[in-house]
Amino acid sequence: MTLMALDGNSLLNRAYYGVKAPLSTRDGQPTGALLGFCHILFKLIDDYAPDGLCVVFDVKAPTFRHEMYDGYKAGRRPMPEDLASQLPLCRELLDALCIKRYEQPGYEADDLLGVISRRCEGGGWDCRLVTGDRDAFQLVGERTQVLYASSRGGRSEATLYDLGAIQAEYGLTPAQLIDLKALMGDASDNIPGVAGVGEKTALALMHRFGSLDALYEGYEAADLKPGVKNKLRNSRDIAYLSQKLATIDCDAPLTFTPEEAKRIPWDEERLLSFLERLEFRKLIKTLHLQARDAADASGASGASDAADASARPEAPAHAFAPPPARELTIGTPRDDLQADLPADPLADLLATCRAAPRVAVVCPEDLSSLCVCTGEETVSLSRIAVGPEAFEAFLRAFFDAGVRKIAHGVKPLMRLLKAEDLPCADFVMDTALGAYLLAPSQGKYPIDGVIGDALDFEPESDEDRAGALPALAALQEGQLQALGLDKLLFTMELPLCEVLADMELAGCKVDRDGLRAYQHMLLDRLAACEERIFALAGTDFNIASPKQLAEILFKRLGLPAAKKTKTGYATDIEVLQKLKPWHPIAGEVIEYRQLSKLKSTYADGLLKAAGPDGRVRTSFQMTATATGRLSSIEPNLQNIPVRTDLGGELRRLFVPENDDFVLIDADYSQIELRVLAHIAGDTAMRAIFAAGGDIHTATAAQVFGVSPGEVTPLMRRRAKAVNFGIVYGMSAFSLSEDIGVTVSEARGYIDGYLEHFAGVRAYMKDIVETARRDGYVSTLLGRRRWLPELASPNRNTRAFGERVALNAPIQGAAADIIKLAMLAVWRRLKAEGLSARLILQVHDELIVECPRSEADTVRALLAEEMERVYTLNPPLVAEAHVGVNWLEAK
DNA sequence: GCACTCACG
DNA sequence: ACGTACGTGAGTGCC
Repeated sequence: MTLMALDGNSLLNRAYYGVKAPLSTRDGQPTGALLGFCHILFKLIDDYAPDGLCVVFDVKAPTFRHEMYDGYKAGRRPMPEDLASQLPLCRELLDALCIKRYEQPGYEADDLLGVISRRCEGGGWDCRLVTGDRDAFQLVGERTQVLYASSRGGRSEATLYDLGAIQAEYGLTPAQLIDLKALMGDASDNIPGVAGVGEKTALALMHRFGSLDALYEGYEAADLKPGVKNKLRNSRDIAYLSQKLATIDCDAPLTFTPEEAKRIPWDEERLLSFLERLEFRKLIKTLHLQARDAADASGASGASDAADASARPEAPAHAFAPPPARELTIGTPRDDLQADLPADPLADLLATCRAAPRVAVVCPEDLSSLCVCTGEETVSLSRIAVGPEAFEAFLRAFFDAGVRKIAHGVKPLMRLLKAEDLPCADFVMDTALGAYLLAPSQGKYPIDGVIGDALDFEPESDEDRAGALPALAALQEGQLQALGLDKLLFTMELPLCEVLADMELAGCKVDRDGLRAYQHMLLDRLAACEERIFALAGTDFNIASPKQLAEILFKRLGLPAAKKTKTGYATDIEVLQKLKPWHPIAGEVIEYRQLSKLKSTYADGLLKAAGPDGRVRTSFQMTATATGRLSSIEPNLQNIPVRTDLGGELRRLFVPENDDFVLIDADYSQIELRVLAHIAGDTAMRAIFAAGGDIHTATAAQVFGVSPGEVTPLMRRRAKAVNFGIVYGMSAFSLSEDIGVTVSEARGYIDGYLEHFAGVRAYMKDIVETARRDGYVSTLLGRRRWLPELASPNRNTRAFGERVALNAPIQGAAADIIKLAMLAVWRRLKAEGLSARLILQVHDELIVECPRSEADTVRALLAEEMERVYTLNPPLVAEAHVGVNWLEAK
């Protein structure tokens, strides 16, 4: 017989931090952790089919460990409120499942697991402990194993630890793990351990001496580093205290026998009503709770329950079912309602749509048909079935004001409509944008996936999709409102759809003859470069293949390999730069790479992308980035070269429509650093911006303690790197790599920087703490990014989460601000009847195409609107320049 | 389809 | 003791 005992607190915790976006019921009760717990629980039952099952919990009360040591678990932050509120629900769930649960004041969940495992062993049972806490490993024995739950990137995994696995991982027995922890301590429980001894040293000592006692008997005489001996000598008492704290107490006075925890059937009725209350529709379905009559339930529920159950009103109150669908045709009206049919079914449908509070719409990319759902029913109609004129007329009326439309992906739909000269008014909800704001790190929001996740309904047709959108929209709106994201959606993202659709449709003119000339120039230079490389290598090979290049550089030419990639030797720019003094081939390869990038990605790419009118039309994606930025694809016009002269020449080839027009490029000056100074409230940084002048020079003057006039180009370059690095949450190591100084010099720069900018230092500390507490960070305008990484057991993942916590509010706020600016500029140009139009956005930069006659007006308008859309301290500053091409307008 | 490299803010 | 800056998209090679 096997008993499975779960650590409820630990698993709920894992589930809580594992969810990417929060889940809650309509009335706001958070449920994400509980659903995660359910998934774990049912998977365990499925996978292991244990004979007995129980769950243990911590109770909020001091334990014997607190009496022993004041500092025990000190400094641990309290459980977040939205997790705490799920604990009672978890107890309720277990009761409905008829699964035993245990808690005992004065004892921790680990101790209860200890008692349970020992009693099982005594009673001839095998025992599996399920927890996300490695402390339980000390309980492993012949009959006891630990299923260790870890979460990697949102997916939960479980690893089974038996005696062999513990030996393999630590080279120690379970009992020895206690002494190991006594030596190395445990930061999360605030167990001190021996000061200065970490995991490596502690493991080495345990392997050598076998136990804490043996260590303290023999260490003075042993051949150990004097420093280690000293540390052991000074911390003897603390080590033994730590040993006591780390030992799980297997003698808690708990009434428990494995027999009483034997599995019995769950209480179906109670379970169903509980899961319905929590709106766990998918789970209800998976467990076959709604379909199965309670009479089928074995044992626990008797005949009278069955009678009650059959008297219940229809079971699945929440399960989504699409409304009825019909196809609208002119030739074959519905015969069942023939008598009631109005003369024109299209006019009838239009009237229904206008009368409905909202109408969902789904259509293919060629606008050949349309599915609309009024909530009551779904109607599909196609150009073929109703005839082209009638269809066109319907589209014109339907997409105009008066029909309040819901769509999944409003911007691409608007682009389609505008391309056909159709109206595109009154879009009141976009469920793709809704899904994005609720979970911006997901990256993809396919309509079927979003519907499936939210409504537990798998659409198979456009009718199904349109039918599900009203319910999806309502669900999202509740969630958005609860998180304060509704304003962002309705006043920023949704209105931005039309701005972007206009920009995409306008496109940007490129000089195709110029591009072809540029292409040929590159081709000639590539051929020459290639010839030199083959000569230097002494053989022909494919320079574009990193594998072949590595073979030539590091084998044939015997150059020193600096770093490796997953699959072989790296040959990136950094490696090639280091090889430059060793061999002339390095410089040639660098040039080859630059030329071939410019040719294939930009010269060839842009020529391919340009339309017959010589204009290139990108798509701006609104839901691609986790921070709130836009992205640009097919082609990407947000990464056109500018940093090198040859690359910059490309921008000369981005031109206005003809000589009567100009381009205006307006960009924010240092928007991210200004946002940082604002949210950090850093006086020193604000003062620098207030004084005007160059931020990097001023920073250098402050950090190096010289007057701005004395700042050398080198000092400025380093200050600039620090300014950038701060925004990214850099380490001293990365800064040193970046600017080519030693790590300790780099550390000196960072320390000096944070001394001067104390507000920034405080912000960095604060934002990470806030993120850990809340599980998310937000921008000034309330955009959120969830950070499950911060709860990862992997330190690198956690460190990544911390850098993101630092950066996302800054990058995200800048993204919010320029979106506001785009709306303001677009509206103002329209209101003033100007024919200038926005054509591109590059994160902190807007590009407008404009008749020469409007140039001065529009240049001033752009800078003015960009600066005034949001009040920062220090204020926003934008500059706009006019030119005959993109390079000149910079 | 992934890995590598490199273009941008 | 260990890995090392945030956010993107595209072209090419190679399995």
